[in-house]
Amino acid sequence: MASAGPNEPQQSGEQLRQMLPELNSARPTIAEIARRAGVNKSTVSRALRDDPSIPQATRQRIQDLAAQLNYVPNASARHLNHARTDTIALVSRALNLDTGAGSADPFLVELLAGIADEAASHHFDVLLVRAEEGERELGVYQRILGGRHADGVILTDLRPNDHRLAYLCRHRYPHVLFGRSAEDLAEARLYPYPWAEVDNRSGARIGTEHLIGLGHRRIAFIGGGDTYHWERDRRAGYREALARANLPYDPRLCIPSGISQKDGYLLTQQLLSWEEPPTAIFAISDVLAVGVMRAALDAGVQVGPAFSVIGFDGLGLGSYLTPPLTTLRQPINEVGRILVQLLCAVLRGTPPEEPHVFLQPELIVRASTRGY
Amino acid sequence: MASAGPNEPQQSGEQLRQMLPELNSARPTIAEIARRAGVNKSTVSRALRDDPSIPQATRQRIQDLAAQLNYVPNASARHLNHARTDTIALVSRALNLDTGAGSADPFLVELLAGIADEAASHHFDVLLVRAEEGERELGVYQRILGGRHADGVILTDLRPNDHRLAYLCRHRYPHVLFGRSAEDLAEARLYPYPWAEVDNRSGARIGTEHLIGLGHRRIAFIGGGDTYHWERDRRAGYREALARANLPYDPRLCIPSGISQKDGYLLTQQLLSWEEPPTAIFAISDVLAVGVMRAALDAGVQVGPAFSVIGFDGLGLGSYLTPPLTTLRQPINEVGRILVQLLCAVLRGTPPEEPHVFLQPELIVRASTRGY
DNA sequence: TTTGTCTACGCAACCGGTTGCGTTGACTTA
DNA sequence: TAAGTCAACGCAACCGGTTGCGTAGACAAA
Repeated sequence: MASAGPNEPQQSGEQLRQMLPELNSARPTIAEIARRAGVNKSTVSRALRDDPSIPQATRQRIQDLAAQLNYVPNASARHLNHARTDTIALVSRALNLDTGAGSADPFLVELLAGIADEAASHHFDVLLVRAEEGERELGVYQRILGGRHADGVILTDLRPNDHRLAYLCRHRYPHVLFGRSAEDLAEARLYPYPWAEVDNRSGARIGTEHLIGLGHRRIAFIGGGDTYHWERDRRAGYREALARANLPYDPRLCIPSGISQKDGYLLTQQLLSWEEPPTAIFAISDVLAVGVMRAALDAGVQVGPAFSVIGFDGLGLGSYLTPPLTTLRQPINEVGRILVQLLCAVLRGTPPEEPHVFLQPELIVRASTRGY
Repeated sequence: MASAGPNEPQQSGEQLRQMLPELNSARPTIAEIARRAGVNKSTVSRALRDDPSIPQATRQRIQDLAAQLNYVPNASARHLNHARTDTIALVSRALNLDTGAGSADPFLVELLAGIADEAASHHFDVLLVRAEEGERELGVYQRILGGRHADGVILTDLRPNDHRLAYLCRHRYPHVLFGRSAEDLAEARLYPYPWAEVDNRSGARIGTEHLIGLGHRRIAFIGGGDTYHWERDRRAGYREALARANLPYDPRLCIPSGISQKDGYLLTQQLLSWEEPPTAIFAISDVLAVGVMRAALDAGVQVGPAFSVIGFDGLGLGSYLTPPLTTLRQPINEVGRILVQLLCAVLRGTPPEEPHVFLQPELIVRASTRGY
């Protein structure tokens, strides 16, 4: 699998080994600067922070010296003092290679972009942590927050009765939720940490109503299990739309699934083999919808007004599918930004008056429901 | 945009403000445990690390006490001692919202998954940092590595004469490269840090040869600028294949572009409007290929043997496109893992004998070149 | 009983900054 | 000239662990 590179391998390996001892060369400490400047550590510390109690001339001299020596303050030392790390963590299960997914979720990148951007402007670092499952799930949070690797954490993929949330609340570990807090938890009611969420239920309802408005009566809903709030809420929205339109709810049309394209593909294949297949499919995510559309195409079913497909998320990809995918767009970047703002506010000790942000998804109608 | 959540907003905002003072409650330090156990700090420290100089019984007693108090050692304090942070950083420009991209790059998630997974098994944290551009570009590395936010960094999107690489080498900042090191840099020759790379040139050559083998003679190459190694190498592979097959190189067929689906779409539209359009298109990435195929479809051109499209990357998405996309698969997860292994080896002071890993991409032929 | 050995643990310095408070010396005021 | 003021900076403790070294006490050997 791995083969030798172009340059002589042994030599470079050896070369690298020899240079390693120099690794820690020349990262000056505040004491070193003090020595060179002929002042005390404390004076240097103050000068570098532009403390007015140090005369301008001295300040300048010390700052120049520091710059010249490429001085950068040691983060650990600072963190230890301040009992803050200026770091927030994102724990995500989308990073787990093992668990099903297989296909990388573009959703995470968009969220990360928003988070990284906003965090940078607040001078915060972002720690990326893969979620563990089962027994070890809480251990991750204990390690990160108890051990002060980060000051707070962004929690995603909330579940009903989420024991991670209960744990964070009980320990007063600062956090924000992507997804509304489970009001079913006493801890969450007692410690109402902020959350931001896109209205999954309304989104799914609006999407389903769109399909109903096109005349569809047999609408399948493919997606998700019973685990996460977002999937339950979207399913609830679907059922709500049916109810409002006085359409019967047929449990056989509401099909649980995994979250990959493949799941969408296989389940759609199955649906289309029915005697009386549905005339429209609501896929719980755009990723899933990709598989749905592919299956339809493979079965020779043309996606459009007669057989409609709608997704959820509004990934950039959607408009380039065949046909372009109708979807509910979530402002994912925006959510990332807001989550960081909320968390930073909590960490600053000034939580926002209104700690709950509820965003509306936007229906984007494309050819997969409308036709060309 | 933001609207009030379901529960009374003011109340919960206020409630949160009141609980904040408790934030730092009950995170015991080693001194606290020592006090309760009636021993010295040092004894606790040793007991917790299972130092054999502490008798088993005492060790157990202290460990039980620590567990009972939910003790987790403070990372900053430990880092300060060890002059290590057990953290690696990934700096990526794919996180930048501003710069063009717009569409989230699924590539990054796959890389991140590999990195996060491997880092966890080495007990390393992963810091995610968005790249800056221009003047401030190097400042990011100075802050992260000079300030010891992380022990080492994974560098991506290498450029010829990359001054980031020169900077890291000059300061002996531990790093690994995704992409081969620029041998054009004296610093990189002197300090041969590890790298891992997928053979972009061979991949593009093989892909192009595949097209040539299908009988194509006018093959366009859409993609990339002149900035990054990976795009230059892929283009070089394309030209190499042409040369080997004694086909003329037509500069008009080799079209620079951005990296988004939209770029692929627009440029393909243009190509197809030519009097004598190419019969095949090599898109420099799968993401770009998505746009290419969409444009072909919109122009009524059927993608397949007569008009072939090939991508590069092997994203999971490819097999669900219409038609499924022929591509060069990169083992992205694998690359992530290897990069972490290499970096950890450097940080441990035991760089691998063979610090250069060169992976071969795999040609995956699907209907976009072969037809159904 | 004295000397020696070894076990079990304490003391204190240290990592690299930060910060409260004290001290020095120049200068002003009585 | 003595007392008071204030600017400029030093001293040392502190954050929370880690670690080299020293020592008290138990026990065995002489």
